[in-house]
Amino acid sequence: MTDNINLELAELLYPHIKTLPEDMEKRYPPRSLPEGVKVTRFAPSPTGYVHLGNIYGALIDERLAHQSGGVLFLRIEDTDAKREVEGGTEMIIEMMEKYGIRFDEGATKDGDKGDYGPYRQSQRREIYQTYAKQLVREGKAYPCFCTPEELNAIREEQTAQKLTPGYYGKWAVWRDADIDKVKAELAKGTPFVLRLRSEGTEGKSFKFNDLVKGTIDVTENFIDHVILKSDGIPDYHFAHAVDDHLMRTTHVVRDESWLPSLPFHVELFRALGFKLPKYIHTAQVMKLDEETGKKRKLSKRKDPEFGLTFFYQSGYPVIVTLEYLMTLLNSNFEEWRMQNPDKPYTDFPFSIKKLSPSGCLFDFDKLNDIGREVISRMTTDEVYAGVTGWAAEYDYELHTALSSDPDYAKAVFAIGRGGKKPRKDLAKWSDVKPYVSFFYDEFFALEDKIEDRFDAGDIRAALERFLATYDEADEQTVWFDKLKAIAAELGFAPEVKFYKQSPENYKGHVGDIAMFLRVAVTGRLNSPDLYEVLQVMGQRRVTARVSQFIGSLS
RNA sequence: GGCCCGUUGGUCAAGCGGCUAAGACAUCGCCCUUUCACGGCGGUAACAGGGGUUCGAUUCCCCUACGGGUCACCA
Repeated sequence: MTDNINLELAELLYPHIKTLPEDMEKRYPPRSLPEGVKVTRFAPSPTGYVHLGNIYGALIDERLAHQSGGVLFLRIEDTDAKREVEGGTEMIIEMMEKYGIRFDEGATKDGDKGDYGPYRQSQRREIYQTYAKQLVREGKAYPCFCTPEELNAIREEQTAQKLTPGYYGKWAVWRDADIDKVKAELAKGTPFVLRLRSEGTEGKSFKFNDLVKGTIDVTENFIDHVILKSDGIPDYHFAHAVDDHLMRTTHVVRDESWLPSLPFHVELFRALGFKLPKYIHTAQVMKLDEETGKKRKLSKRKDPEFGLTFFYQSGYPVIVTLEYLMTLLNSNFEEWRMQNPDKPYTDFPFSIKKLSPSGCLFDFDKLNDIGREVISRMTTDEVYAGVTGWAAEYDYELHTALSSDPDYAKAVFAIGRGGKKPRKDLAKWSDVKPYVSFFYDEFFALEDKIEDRFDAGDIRAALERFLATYDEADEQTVWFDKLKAIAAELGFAPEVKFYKQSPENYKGHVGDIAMFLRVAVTGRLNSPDLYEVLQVMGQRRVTARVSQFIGSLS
């Protein structure tokens, strides 16, 4: 009897659905993949820019799939038209491509790729409703005609009574509603949502195994949650169950903030007769909130500086961001990286077991350190390509300067590069301009001053003598011997150690002479090796700079 | 508030019943050095608290505290 009512109700609710779950099973058969191969997915909703947390998860998905020889697909969770952002999907696809996350199937800019689509949830309505209809037939789901106002009233009442808020028990007014009442609402055209008829008991708990958290205690779901919204589109929960089943996902990687809804997912999978995938609930990347001084989850709305575009715009090479995330993901990555400085990060044996169950604070110091490390290992050409590529988009002035004379720019980047102990001045491409500015007349400025304790006459004399004797063809030792000679002539110690032995006998030492020259040429007290700098700049530039500086002395 | 997760130095973290409790970043000092950077050496700095279990707990159990998350027709 009840069975017949349910069959009738199913037809009433979804008359247009003619397909059955069996049809879907046939259309999306289990993948024929060897044992142990993983199928994962990156499933963002197109609600804005791509966030660091997104790529954090996507990287896990990618490594798991491709390291096992499996499949990674991109599924767009666009079930909420209200929150969808124009071009959001394209932005995601572009960013993922930029960050080297390669999808084997899923949504692409030119439609879908793969046999388990559509990969945009908004296009899977018939599939969801097929299962929804079946649940109604089996008496596992029912329509609810409550208005948002009514639901709010229920919630308020429950809160006032200090009860668990939610649609359950006596509050679930449509759970066992008479079929005639339902028909009446349907006839009036009242919008309705579909709810799962929960079998759970409040307070009853069970164990669940998560691949990151281990065995956790969860309490049974007992709330009749919505599974299809009034527009006939599912919410996250139902879509997750249906899609990850039909797309044959083996491992679901998601943020730990999903943990509280896990009990409902477990119930949903059971109601649908689906096998549960493995779950990997990852800890969150946090930041220190400046206002409260406390840690908190990265927020898309409040922390635009954690949007991927921010890192990109700031000039962090993609690989730097990825390597930093790898160190957060598997802490032994750093050790491996030291032993394998030249291998791609994809050679690293990524492990689920090493994923930390506790959240971490994003650390810019560490990111910068990795940036310096990575860039210092690049060749001159790689650096040149990286910087100009970045500058073309974000620093027109720099781009113009660098590309006006690529050989000169490369000579600049070659200073202190290569060998066992390369310089580590650059953590990101935006560090380049301040680092190289003095090589370019258009950026050059006197940034530092020579200390007052030095006599202007001595400085002038030293620089004039330098001009008189400088020859860019000189070997470094010859060049430095000339500086020593100038030092001696002016009463400065030609060797630093002489000066240290008896400072009272000298005005300074040869290092100070070099310092005069450094300030004159670079405008700074600090620079890379002065001889190399002079070599790169060439006699003409050097002479012009020094002359100009002498002129400014009086 | 209910429920869930977490808690080793400032940060990321090794550890998986017996260790002088690794390492990296940051920080400080020294050395190298014509400046800077690199590099080398060294220092400061941690098992949230209280109960158990045990011959022995950072490690296992319980409680408390703190931190985080979550309680929608959003994902």
